[in-house]
Amino acid sequence: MQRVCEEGEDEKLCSFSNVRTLLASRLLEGVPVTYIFKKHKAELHGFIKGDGYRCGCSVCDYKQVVSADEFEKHAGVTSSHANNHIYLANGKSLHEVVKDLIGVPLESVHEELKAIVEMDPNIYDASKDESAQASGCEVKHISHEEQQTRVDAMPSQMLSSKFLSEPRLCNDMEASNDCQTNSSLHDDCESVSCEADSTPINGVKQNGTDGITRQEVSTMFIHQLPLNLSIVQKTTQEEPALSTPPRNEKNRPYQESDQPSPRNKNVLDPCSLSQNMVTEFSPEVPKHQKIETEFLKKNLDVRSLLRTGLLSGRKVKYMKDQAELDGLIHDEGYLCGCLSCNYKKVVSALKFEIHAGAVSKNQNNYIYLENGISICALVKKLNNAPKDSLRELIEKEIPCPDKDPLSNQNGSFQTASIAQSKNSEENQLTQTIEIQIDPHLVEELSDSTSEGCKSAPSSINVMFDSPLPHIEGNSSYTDVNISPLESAKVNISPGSNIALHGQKSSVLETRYENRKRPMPSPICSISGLTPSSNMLESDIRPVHRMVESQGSTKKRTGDLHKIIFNILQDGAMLFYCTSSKTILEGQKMGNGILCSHCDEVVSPSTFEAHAGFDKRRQPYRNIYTSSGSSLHDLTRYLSKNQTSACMICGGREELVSCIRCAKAFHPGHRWNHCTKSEVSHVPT
DNA sequence: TCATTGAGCAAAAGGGAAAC
DNA sequence: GTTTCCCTTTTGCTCAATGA
Repeated sequence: MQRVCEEGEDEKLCSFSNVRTLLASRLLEGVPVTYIFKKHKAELHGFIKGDGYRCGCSVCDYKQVVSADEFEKHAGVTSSHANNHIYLANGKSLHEVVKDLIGVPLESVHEELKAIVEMDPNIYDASKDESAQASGCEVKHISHEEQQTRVDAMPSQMLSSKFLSEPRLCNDMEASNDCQTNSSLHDDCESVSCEADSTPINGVKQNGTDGITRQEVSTMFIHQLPLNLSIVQKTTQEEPALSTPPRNEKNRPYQESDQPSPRNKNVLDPCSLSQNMVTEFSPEVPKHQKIETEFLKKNLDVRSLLRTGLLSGRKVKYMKDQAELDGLIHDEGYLCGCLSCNYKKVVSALKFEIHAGAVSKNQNNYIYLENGISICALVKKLNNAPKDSLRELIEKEIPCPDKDPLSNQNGSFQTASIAQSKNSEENQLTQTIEIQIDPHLVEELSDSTSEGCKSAPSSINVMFDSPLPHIEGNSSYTDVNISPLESAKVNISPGSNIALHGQKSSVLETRYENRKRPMPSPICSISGLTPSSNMLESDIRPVHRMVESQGSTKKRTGDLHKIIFNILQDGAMLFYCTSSKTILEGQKMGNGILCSHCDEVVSPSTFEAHAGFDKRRQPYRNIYTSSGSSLHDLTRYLSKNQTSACMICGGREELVSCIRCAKAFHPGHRWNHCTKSEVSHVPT
């Protein structure tokens, strides 16, 4: 329900639905922020930069732009909501700013934001001073009237966000004679500069301590809001003026509205109601039974599932990277098996994770039941399953353990990143993973394990004797660590390769022949070894996916999105194409695409969905610019060599380049903050 | 054989409600 | 009012399947 307001639509309402859209508007570009977590006495200064924050920690030194979470981590704290702790100089968190702007008429957004940002600037005076000191800067406090005078004296074009990138403004950092920090800010040509040439800003002389402070810069920038306005609007027809759109409605894919989603298919079928559900609205009905009943009508969440008590007593294991911790489901929490708790203390999922020594955004993604399915995955599976008795479904998914869980705490545990097979027939198969292994290592393994191993073949078949779930992860390989002297303990991780690490330090690789082959359960044996020697304690834990060609851990960064939406100009035509046909047109707008289908600004993913290919999940490969380059290609070009392709359309011929920022573009597509005198022809 | 399409995953990020 | 917790959505990626 968002789109960029157009000129002349002042009567409409505008709002930022979240911090991301607020930052994407660039209205707060360059504004100083402070991460504050009082409880942990954490404080870190920075500046808003693009969709992130220019971090002022000792390592980043304002040279690096990081996400909110990273900014928080650099402050030495981990919370679940970083933007709740990132404050403007007036003491308002960004989250609060967004809230304050909800429902504000477009025509008032500038004033409202200005008021918010300027409100009570003394609240965080100490922070400001410390911020300045941290960057070796002297903060000069000036009156609001003085600020206004200076700002009013500026030409409008100098007050745009791009103005801040021009190397003509000196600020407090220059005054401190320490330009190191400032020069780093200038590195990408979009930050406050600190060059010796302190060109006056429309009459405001910038020299020494008379220069404009960072705070003033921010203030001046806010005064410029209308010139840089890219407001996300909420249309009045679809949303109440003063209400936040329901999250699930936001950016709702087109097809979801046109056809029922798998979840929506799970509507109440009166015929499916069992007799004992008739009392569902009776106040005497126990809580868990109510939840069970409601499950027939709507989907569960993790909390509801635990509340049913149907999983109470089930063994769970937290597994993420190297962190592991056993536990038991108890009530709505987990009976923690750490040394400290020793199954005597019920903790929340978050605490359970902390006790395991890990950190994640969704703890239940990493808390696995005995069958190897995570709590989250189980909830999804239950919600997607044909509606039936919740109890029966759970029993079907996770058969009751034979033994009292507490009596078998040290027993084997099925793998992380393993989900149950969607095909029950496949579950009944006993699978074999054939590991092509060096015969010499086999001999060595055999020698070190048992007599029976001496006849081991040149391949070792790892047999898995329990029902086999599918691989949940997309890894085609798995890591197997065999330590022959430790009873050939096998660790299988859903990583990229099966690697046997014998004590002789041989590393062998193999891969599943078929990716869809079910992932083995960890209770396994090695065929070719005698039964007495082959029952192995297995221990499966997730590992980072490895890229074979690079041999390094690949980690999603989100850089592609940032690059492409930072460099494309608003209004640039984009096309969703498939099979050389244009399916849908749109225009780049802010941090999204103005979709011609719905006339709203949507994410690339949603744009893809509007084109009818929501399941493809390849937006960047199928959204093209007017030059015929896909966004994926374009970002690749840009990330490799920024001067090899036009920053605006991705074209590669007849380019000119900016001598200052090194960005390239067609003469007609000049990067909006590069002046004519700064561009030169790029030899092809 | 190669390009395209389909499917699935992990990680990152943010929203909202509950708990403190 | 602040912090925690749980959940959903988005994005970038890989691999399998399919078809020319």
